[in-house]
Order: sequence, then structure tokens, then C-alpha cells
Amino acid sequence: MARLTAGSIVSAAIEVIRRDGPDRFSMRKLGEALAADPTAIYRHFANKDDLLRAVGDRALEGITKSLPATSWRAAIRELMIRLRAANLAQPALAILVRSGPPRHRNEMLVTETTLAALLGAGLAGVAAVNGYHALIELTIGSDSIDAALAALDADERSQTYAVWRTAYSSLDPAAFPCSVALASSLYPGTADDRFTFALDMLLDGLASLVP
Amino acid sequence: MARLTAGSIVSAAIEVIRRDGPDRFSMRKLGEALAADPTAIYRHFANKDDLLRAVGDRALEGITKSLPATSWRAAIRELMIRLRAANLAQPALAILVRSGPPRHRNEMLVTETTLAALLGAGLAGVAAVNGYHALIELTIGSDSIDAALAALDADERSQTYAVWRTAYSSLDPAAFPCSVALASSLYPGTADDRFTFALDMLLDGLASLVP
DNA sequence: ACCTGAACACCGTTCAAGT
DNA sequence: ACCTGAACACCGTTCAAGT
Repeated sequence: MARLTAGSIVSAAIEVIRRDGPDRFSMRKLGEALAADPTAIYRHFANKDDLLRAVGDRALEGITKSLPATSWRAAIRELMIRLRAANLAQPALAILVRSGPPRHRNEMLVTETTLAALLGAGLAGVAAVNGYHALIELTIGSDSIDAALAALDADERSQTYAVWRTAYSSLDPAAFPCSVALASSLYPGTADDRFTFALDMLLDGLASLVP
Repeated sequence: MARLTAGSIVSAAIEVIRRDGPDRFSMRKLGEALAADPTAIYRHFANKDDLLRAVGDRALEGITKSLPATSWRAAIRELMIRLRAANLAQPALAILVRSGPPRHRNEMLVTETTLAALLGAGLAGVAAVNGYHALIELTIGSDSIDAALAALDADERSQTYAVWRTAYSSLDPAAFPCSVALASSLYPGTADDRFTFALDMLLDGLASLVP
């Protein structure tokens, strides 16, 4: 019925993912949301991965705008925090690291902005590239770890953490002394807090490369 | 026919994953490998996730044995490199970070050994816990990024990187100057090299917390 | 040019029935 | 006690046929 375009398909996909969660997203459901046959989507995207990558790029819209200009470090820190937030809001997209070449504008802008900040800090080209890859590995990688729990509401999430802590505290203290002693401290704060700590530690390490 | 046990199911699953790749692993295929009905597996494992977690733990067998005793840093570095290697060898298992409480011995040992090393370095309990989470986020997270390419052979992998570099080098140099200038340097070395660089940077950051 | 609909080749999981 | 087999409720994708 409705004339399909790449843009309208992406918009509908975002809505379905938001409504049903990323695990329950399917081409059949997307077809239903578009009031079109699911297979019509294949005229505009090669396959589901191709579509999800376009959805992912839409989630990065504007991500490199108005970053703090105070320091290279503050700019990168904020960019990675935004990248993480975008990924967690649209999980299972694995923006920027899917197989297949990078083809979308916003993911390219993340790369460009990060490299520019590291070069601006005074890093040599090779060090800047290594730093870029390290930041992406931590940021995108941690998303894939946290995505499942991020989908839960706050209550379920803290219950989950409580169960996990209990698992560590019930271990044999002779074989697992540190785990038992620190069980109640595990999973401190929010997943965002833990990511930010890791990011700051990594940035500390990268800062030591600045001449 | 054959009497099924949890252990024999895990062994058969490892063989099927090794043979067909993790994406093509299914309960039906596992049933065939066991010469049993696929649904019989549900008598021994609650679901596919539960089974894969047990498979993952088998891949961690002995992972904390004979770590370097020279320093806390060397021990953790080696442990994380091994954890990454185990994850990449059995991808899609996301060892240590699946939802559901940690219940398996080897993943518990990774936690215990890491916490012990950080406490031994002189970190306070809270700092040790934050450091542990940071290390796991980077290590397990980077696995999930690299798993797809790790499954390719060396030739296909270097071709893939070449295509990605070309995508960056063909950008408009006015809008993407750093990406174009550094395109040929992107994805340097192996994915293992890039992970090790990131790990060393993170360990540098954590070392600065040692009193 | 664009969309439909049947079809192919699969999934994970449940549950009544068998031995 | 343990396993089978039918069944349910789905998947992604292809391709000949329609408009």
C-alpha cells in the first residue's frame, strides 16, 4: 500500500524495536508495522543486518555536535559516553563494528572526531589509531555486555545484581576468599558508573602517551 | 539410545560448534550429534542459554593455572589474554556476562584470581572491584566485537580490513581529514595486538591507583 | 518499478505419550 | 526415570507472479 522508502523503513524499525525490544524485532513484524509484505523490505536493504546498521546510524544523529571544547580528553570522554548511550538505547545494533565496511555518515563522524582529538592532543598517527581502537573496543564492547540488563527496569536490575552478589557470597571462603569478602561490593553503582570508571582509567593510560 | 549426561551433552556441543561455527549451532543439530531427540536435552539443561553457559565454562578449564608470579600486573595481563582467547575459540558464549547468576567454577575462579591480584597490589576493596569490572568489560566486550572476524581465515580477514581502510580513504578529505590521512594505518596488526594495547593502557590507569 | 504471497529451510521449546 | 515425537509459534530469505 504505502510507498516504501529506506527512510520510512528505518523509522518504522526504530518504533518496533522501541515497542517490542530488540530481541523480538523481526522482518515479519516490521512488515506488519509498515502495512506491507515483509519481503518488500528486501527491495531496499540487502538483508536484516544491512537494515539494522542503517537503524544504528540514525541513532547516532548529531552525536559529535557540541562536544566540550575544554580538552581533548573531555571531548573524547563525552563522545564515548554518548556512543554508549546510543548503543544501549538501540541495543543489538553493534554500531560501528558490524562486519561489512563502514558506510554511514554518523559512524564515520565518530571515527573522525576521535582521531582528530587524539592527534590534537599531540599523539603520533599510529598511537592515535591504537587509542581510537582501544576506546571503541571498550565502549562498544561494554555495550554488548550491558545491553541485556539495560533493557530491564531499575527494580529488576537491582534484584538481578543482588542475586549475583549472593552467588559470590555463598562460595566456599577457603577457596574463594576475595570473592566472599568483596561479594557485597560487586556490581557497584550503575553499569554507566562502572563504564565511566573504566573509560577514565583507559584515558589515564592514553594520557601518558601524550608527549 | 545413548544415555545422556550433562557432561556428554557439553562435549557434543563443543564438537558441533567447532565443526559448524557458533552461528549454525542449534539444538536440533546437537540432538543429531548425540543420536538423540533434540528435546531430550531439556531434561539436563533449562534452555539453550543454560547449556551454552556450561559449554563456556568448559572452555575456561585451567585458565587460572600457572599464571606469572612476577607481578600482579603480569598475572592479570596473562589471565585476560587467556580469557579473550577462550572466548574467541568458543564465540557467542559471552562467558562471565550472561544474564543469570554466575554458577560455574571456572568463571568464579577468574573473578577470584583477578580480585586477589588487585588486592595483592594494594588496592582497596572498592577500587579492586571497579578494576575487576573494568578489565572484564574490556576483555569480554572486545571478544564480542572480534568474534565475527576471528572466525574468518587470515586471508579473508586481511581482505576485510583492506576494504574497511579503502572506505575511510575514499571519504571527502575536507570533511574527514584525519580519517583520510590515517586510513592506511587503521586496523593495525592483529585484533589481538589491538586488544593487548588497550589492556596495557587500562592496566597503566589501574597501576596509578596503587598506593 | 514496485510489491505480494507462496515456499524453503530452518529455529527454541512444550508436553502428552511411550518404554 | 528417561526419551520420543508431534506440535506450537515462530524465524530470514528467495523468487515467480502479479499490478
